[in-house]
Amino acid sequence: MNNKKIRTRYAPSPTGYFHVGGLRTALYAYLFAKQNNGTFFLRVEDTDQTREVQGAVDNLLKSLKMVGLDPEEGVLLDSDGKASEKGDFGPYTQSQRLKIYQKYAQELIDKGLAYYCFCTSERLDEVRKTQEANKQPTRYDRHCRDLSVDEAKERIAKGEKHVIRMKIPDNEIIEFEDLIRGAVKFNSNEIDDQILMKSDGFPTYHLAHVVDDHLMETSHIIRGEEWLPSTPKHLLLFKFFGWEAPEYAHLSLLLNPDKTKLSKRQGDVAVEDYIAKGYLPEAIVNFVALLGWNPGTEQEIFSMEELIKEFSLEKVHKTGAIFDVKKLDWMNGEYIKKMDFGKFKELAMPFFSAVIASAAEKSLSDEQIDKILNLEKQRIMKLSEIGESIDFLLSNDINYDPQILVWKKSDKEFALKNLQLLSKELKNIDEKNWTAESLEKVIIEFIKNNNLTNGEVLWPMRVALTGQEKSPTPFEVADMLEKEKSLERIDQAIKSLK
RNA sequence: GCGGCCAUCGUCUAACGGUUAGGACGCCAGGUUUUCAUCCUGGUAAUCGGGGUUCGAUUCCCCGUGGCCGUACCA
Repeated sequence: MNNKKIRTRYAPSPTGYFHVGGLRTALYAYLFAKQNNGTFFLRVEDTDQTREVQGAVDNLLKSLKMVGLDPEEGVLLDSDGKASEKGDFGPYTQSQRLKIYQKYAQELIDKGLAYYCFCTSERLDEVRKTQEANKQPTRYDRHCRDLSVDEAKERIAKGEKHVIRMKIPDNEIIEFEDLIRGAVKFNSNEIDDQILMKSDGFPTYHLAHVVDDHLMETSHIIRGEEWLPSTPKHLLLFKFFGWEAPEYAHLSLLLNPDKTKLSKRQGDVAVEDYIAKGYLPEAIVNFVALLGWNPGTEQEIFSMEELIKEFSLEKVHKTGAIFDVKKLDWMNGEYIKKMDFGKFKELAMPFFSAVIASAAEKSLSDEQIDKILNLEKQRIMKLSEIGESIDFLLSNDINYDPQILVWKKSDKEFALKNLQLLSKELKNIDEKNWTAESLEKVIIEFIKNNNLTNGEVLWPMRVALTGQEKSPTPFEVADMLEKEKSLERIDQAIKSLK
């Protein structure tokens, strides 16, 4: 270990949305930097022009901010919410660093550690097919490796398309200590003469990673496991340049329920999708943090501060973890229950308003909204569930099978009779006293006086008011519906039973 | 095919080589509740297989099996 300042980075390609796997990678890199008083920065890896997606960077930055993982350096959101760059190691966008990569590629050519290659993709395809047919490892056959530099220069001058490849040494053991996996060993014979510079003048990931992370003084590379097999190439490059290599930590992948790499086909993978569904950023972060890591205690709920304090790379799992939405649901519900009402209301209103707007009903009073939200807060697991269960409050026509008005331990006539009695009783209640609390008092009293049981009265009442088998208590519902509408619905129910 | 990584309940995971293999989610049952949810109580369920090493392996080693990743002018 050395005493260099800790610097970690998240280095996404702007190819679309912010993947939850990316979130975990970014989170671990962030936590590691923060707990070591280090710097977490963001670099945009846009070296594949064919895959670029408009607006992807902005989108990513916004999502990152939403989950509380703002980079402090590199590409970030400025005070106007626009993407900009900050820091002493810029530019932090790879497409703006082309000259730098070209210079270093040239250095490798000059040192005889890289070479120009003029092979067409057609030839490459053929070579690969032959190798496959012969059940041989598929690798570049080094056709251009021994071309003289002069000859190569000549062909380039003539305008021939070319790439620059790395000269991988023969039979060299490349061993390194991964922070998560321990010792990992490769033989250079297994490694391809990797392309470093593409024919369009852009670098491949491999060159860009080594050059940038050296120049940007990254101390720890925290990245996905899919990079593990390329790490020897990167180590070789550091050696070629005479640079000290950073520490590596390769994270296992997040998996679909069928254990394949987490993908769009089997559910949501974008952080923004989860937010849109009403998962709280804190819960998402908490949940993802625990996928493949835990401090060894039985604590499940962690704030960002606690994560920063407790996190350790050494305790990160080597095994891929399945992204199980059921547990996320539970965790999200925990966060919702614990949240203070004001904040909950603020977050819930967009979901709530959507429902209200779609109902052809007068808007609810502030007081009514608070009542509803307060009730829902204890019941839902994600914000999008708000409204799903309150249609009956907003709509005038509630359609349901009159059969369900009858409690399981009762019969139709009895339900009818009790509703009629109840209706009469409720009509006498003053509107001033039409609150959940006093309704409960009056109705329980009424039940006792008539020698009835709770179920015999309250079940039909609740169903009459909601049309549903599952709902909050009839007192709360009546309170929210107010007197006139409540009585209307009860009378409607009575008619339907006749 | 070749290379690498990995392997504890269905899922996320805990266990200096010595535990009745623990917790959480889910599920099931019971209690509370007019119902659902909440809440409380209890239950279900795991060390991939085979060899070693050891007085003793979930733990260390080897082999096998399985899964995953890589094998692109994608990252």
